[in-house]
Amino acid sequence: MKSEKISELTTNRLSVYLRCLNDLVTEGAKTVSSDGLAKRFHLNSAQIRKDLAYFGEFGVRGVGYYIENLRDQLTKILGLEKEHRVAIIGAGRLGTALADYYGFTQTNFSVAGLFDADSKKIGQTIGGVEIFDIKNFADIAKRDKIDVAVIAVPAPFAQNVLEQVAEAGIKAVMNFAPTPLRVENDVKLKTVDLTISLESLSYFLAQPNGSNSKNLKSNSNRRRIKQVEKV
Amino acid sequence: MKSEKISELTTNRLSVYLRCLNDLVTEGAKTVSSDGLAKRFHLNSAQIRKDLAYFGEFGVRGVGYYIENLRDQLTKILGLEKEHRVAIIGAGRLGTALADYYGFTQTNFSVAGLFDADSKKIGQTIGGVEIFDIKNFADIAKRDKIDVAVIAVPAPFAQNVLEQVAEAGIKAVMNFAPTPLRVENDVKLKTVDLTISLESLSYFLAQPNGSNSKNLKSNSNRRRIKQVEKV
DNA sequence: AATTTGTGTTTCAAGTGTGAAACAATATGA
DNA sequence: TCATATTGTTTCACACTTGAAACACAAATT
Repeated sequence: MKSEKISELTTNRLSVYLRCLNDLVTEGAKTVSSDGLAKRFHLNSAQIRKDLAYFGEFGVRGVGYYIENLRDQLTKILGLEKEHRVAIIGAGRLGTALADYYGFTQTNFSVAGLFDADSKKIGQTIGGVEIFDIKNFADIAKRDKIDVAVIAVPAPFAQNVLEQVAEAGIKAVMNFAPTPLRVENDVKLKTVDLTISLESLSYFLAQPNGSNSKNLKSNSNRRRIKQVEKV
Repeated sequence: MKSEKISELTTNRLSVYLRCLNDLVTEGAKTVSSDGLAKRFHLNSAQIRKDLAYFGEFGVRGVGYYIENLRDQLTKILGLEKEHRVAIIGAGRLGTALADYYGFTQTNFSVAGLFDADSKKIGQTIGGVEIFDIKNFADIAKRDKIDVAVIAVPAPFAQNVLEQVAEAGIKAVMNFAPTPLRVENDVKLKTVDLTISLESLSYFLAQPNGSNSKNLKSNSNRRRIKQVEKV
């Protein structure tokens, strides 16, 4: 099955375009060219046209794109015309913070509930969001039409939680636990690893010349490292 | 200047290796082979050896890697042997959540302070972290040896904040504001866009067949889209 | 009707990352 | 001493993404 696959980089850009279009709508503009869009990012116009052309012909030759129309099209393509219900698993610091954060953004994502295994937490309400027992996840997910799960539990529990969530029929999962997870490929898993991001920054700070490390590999250095090993 | 550049993907993997090595140390193992490490992730062993070889010869032929030694080496390479002081700009929901979150992880990153422009917030303490006036950022950064900044302000203010932070000499910035930012290239900027991540999940849900979109581009469909445009 | 603008689309080159394979070098153990 | 294990390193092919260029085509303007 040789299907034209849309890369994630492309859909990420669509997301950026959409955000920009929303700004343009509030600015009151009517049309925008691929070149006009390109200048807002650091992309070239051909890239933008290519991205959009994957999904249809939205532009008008000689004119550009009708902003509101393109916005609506992208909204549909990204599946943002209907509301998504999000479950956050793990009512610890990160989980509750995310519940608080997502709950108040003016997006199409609304937090349906927090889930935890700790009986002390179950039944509490944090920022208007109730904490449920993870054991009841499947039922509540069905009842509340939850379609997105966010994993915010400690790393050792993440795989188990992911399996429970997948078992309940959730097809889109965002993982904040700092550990690689495995999942059937009909489930989309997106891991955001804040630790890796921070450590990557740390690496940059540790390499003042901007990640030139050839010197570390020089012979003298290698030998020195070698000797240390022998100790 | 043709310096051997280490890709960010490589340093990200180093971060993952390090995490794994820490686990192995607590498990009490002494050595591990590249093959043994590879099985823990979904990588092949050559990749791991290649990644490590950028920085020196850490392994022992016929034996593998001495776990504690490799852990120490990676810790140094990633610059994690010394503590990093983090400033979080924006004492809103996300900022305070991150302060709370980072403050309690057992990493080498500690939160030095929150910064905001809202005079009502300044002087308050949240989870043991004081909120300072962003105007005093440069002084406090110097005093407290802050070397990492986290931007958690609304998108329209992010660029301005970034410039202030860079002006104060900060070389590593993590941005949570959903907007692209520009910065001198002696500053390392890492943007984590949770909105894009969520919308990318939404796209997946909207394309049930797993991102096969060739049908969207079929002629009949194109014509239909075209007609809608004409309305 | 001619010109201009800007999309839709194709093509090619370049850069990057991955995977697999191969092999010399070296440490361990029998 | 010899066999075995495993690293360090190179090489090649493959896939993916981007960038740039080119051009037909359609719409708007004059």
